[in-house]
Amino acid sequence: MFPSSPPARHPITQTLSMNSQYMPPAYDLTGGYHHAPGVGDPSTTAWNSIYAPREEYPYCFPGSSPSSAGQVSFTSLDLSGPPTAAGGGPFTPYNFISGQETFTCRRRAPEPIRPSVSGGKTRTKDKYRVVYTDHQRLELEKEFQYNRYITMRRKTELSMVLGLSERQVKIWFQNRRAKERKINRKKLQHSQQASTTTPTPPALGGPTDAHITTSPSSNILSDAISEEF
DNA sequence: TTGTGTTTTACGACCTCC
DNA sequence: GGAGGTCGTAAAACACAA
Repeated sequence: MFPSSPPARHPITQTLSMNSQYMPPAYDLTGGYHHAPGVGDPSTTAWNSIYAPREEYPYCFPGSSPSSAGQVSFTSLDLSGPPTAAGGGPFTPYNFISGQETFTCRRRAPEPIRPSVSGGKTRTKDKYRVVYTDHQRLELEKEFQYNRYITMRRKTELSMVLGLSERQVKIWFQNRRAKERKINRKKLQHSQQASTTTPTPPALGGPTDAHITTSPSSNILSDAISEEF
């Protein structure tokens, strides 16, 4: 089922040891709407201190622009670290302590409505789709950086923590992998174009799709997004 | 404003694996 | 057969230039 064995990770009980002093990661939000992922280090204390009750996550963070509420964006700058090894390898950790000033919000405050996915219809007239909160996306993104393929247990845990259905979590991961593949394809195209226009092939990188489908531990995402943006 | 392009949710079709 | 994978796509949400 999974391209590789998912790594052991901290139980949710540990990651949920809430810290009301949560400081958002040092995302560079200059990238506009783009939602490139940040990278968390599950092995650090920061990783264990970032979870907080949802009520404690403001939708505008320090540095917010008052004219643009809610939307959080991430850029490749956060992904330029060493290979993530998706399962415990070195990450470029969030700078939860000092990076808060760069964290802005650009999306409006989320609506309290949740799709009744379990009830069947999600594409209703009233609510074709919902926009996940920054907190939800952040947590999903962190999990994705930890492992490209979520385990059933983690899916259940995340769904409870984030107030999403398991189906929503599953589909988010599917969409997120699709996004990553799309980015990798773009990167591959760029590298191929570069190789045809220049006599020497690029020293770094290389075919990426094969990696991403066989090894979630690669750092392709970082490379791809770094190039993408 | 508005038009346009991009990103984000959500789904269906189809496939593989157990 | 069910669960979950990819792939393609619809439509909302959003950014941004004109």
